[in-house]
Amino acid sequence: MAGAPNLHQRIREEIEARILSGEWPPGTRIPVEHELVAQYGCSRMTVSKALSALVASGLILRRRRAGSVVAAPTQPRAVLEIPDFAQEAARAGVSYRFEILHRAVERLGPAGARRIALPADHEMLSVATVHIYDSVPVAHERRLINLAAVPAVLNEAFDRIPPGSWLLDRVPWSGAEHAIRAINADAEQARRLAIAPGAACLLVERRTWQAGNFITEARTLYPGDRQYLVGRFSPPEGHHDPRSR
Amino acid sequence: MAGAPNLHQRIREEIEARILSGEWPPGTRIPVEHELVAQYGCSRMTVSKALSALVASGLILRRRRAGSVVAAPTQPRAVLEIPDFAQEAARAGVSYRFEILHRAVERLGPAGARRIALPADHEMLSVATVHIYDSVPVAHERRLINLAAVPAVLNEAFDRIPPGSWLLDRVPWSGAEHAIRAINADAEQARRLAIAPGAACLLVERRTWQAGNFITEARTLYPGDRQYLVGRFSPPEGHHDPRSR
DNA sequence: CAGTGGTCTAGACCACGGC
DNA sequence: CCGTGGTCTAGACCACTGG
Repeated sequence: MAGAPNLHQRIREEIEARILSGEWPPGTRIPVEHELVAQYGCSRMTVSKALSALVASGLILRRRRAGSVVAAPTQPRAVLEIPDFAQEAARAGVSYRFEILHRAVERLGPAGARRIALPADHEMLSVATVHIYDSVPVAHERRLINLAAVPAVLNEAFDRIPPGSWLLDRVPWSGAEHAIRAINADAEQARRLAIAPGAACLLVERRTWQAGNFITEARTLYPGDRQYLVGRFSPPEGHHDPRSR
Repeated sequence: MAGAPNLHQRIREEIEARILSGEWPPGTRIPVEHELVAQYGCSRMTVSKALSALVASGLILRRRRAGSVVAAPTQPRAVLEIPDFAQEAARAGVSYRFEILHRAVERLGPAGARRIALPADHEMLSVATVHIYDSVPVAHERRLINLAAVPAVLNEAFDRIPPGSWLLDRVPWSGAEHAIRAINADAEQARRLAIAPGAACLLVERRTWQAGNFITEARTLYPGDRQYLVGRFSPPEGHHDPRSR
């Protein structure tokens, strides 16, 4: 990978690359400190610094005696909480179901190529979903999934798990971008969401990457009167114990 | 100050407290490593670990020879970029001005007390602003500022700098919360923003705290067709807080 | 109990950059 | 130049916890 001037950064980058590439999936045991010390011919302190940085970024978990393991991919980290619909419904105590309105392998096309840095003839799986709480539609989602990056998605029927949750569970991401707009619902959107035509809706476009490779784009439409987004940040806050989570 | 079990965390917390309390404002020189070594009776490595964590969380800057200084309060850290209107206009090459529509000291009231953890009779400075690019209104902002936390705001006329930029420049924040909604503009909002009644708008509510004390709430209304919000994240890289979480 | 990480020490050499 | 931070070493003791 990138040649880092510092040894601890180099160690960190090499482990990070193995995790992000999928070579070391979640749960994989990472070499213990003394093995890395031997491998890099450095002191334990240097290895410790590299591993501590990986802990801070949430990529690995460390426990005494048990060693270090690759962490499961996390939710977008308290940054802009795009709800996992099933989880959110469970917390709110309402029923959740979803419907797949459309599913097809499509080429990206010129408009998509403008939004995403990929050629217009690149093949994507396109899925349209409606998310429903207690018989009320709460969101409509049009999603593109990069078949080159996630070929396994072709074997998934999405009969139990919606595409968003399926991807979150399986594919770690290293970069994400949101665009949030307000639009008036057109006739078709209003029909799908059971709202009045012209009602204000939130349109959230979210694109995620893994190590520079485009993974997926979701364009989610929320009725303005039923949903809103919340983000919380605390840069240097919290007198809290160091290792929680 | 919380008694931390580790020395490097205790050092970090004590410096952090001085910065967040305002005792060490931005630009203040921090004791050099060997001074902290003497003060805490520890090795240089331990001091270095504490200061590195403060660098990672963006609270201080370190330069060789020049020493370490308290960093200026940063923009919301590439998390959800709420534009600074003047900066954004300058980048886009359009003219910027703003108008103060209303300014008064008011009590919070019951509705405000529900949103903010303060008593209903707490005194706030209330300011309403319209932001204008090239004669086109792009946002309407209603802001409450906690007079107990920022008494100096009473002496500011906001004739050159709008309230949001003024606060960003002066008051560091340690916590923030956003709520983002889509609403249809009512008649008065439409008039202020020169849009059609019923047009979809983004309503962004943003509340910020400093060390547990409420600072300000801004409720900003953007015409949906003129503005949108962008957020970018990269979990394993970038600014991270190695301690909490 | 023994292996693992968490913390810390008392040095060292080097790179940068203000004076 | 020389004070500063950046990195690294080769140890040490301790705390936790799985087998």
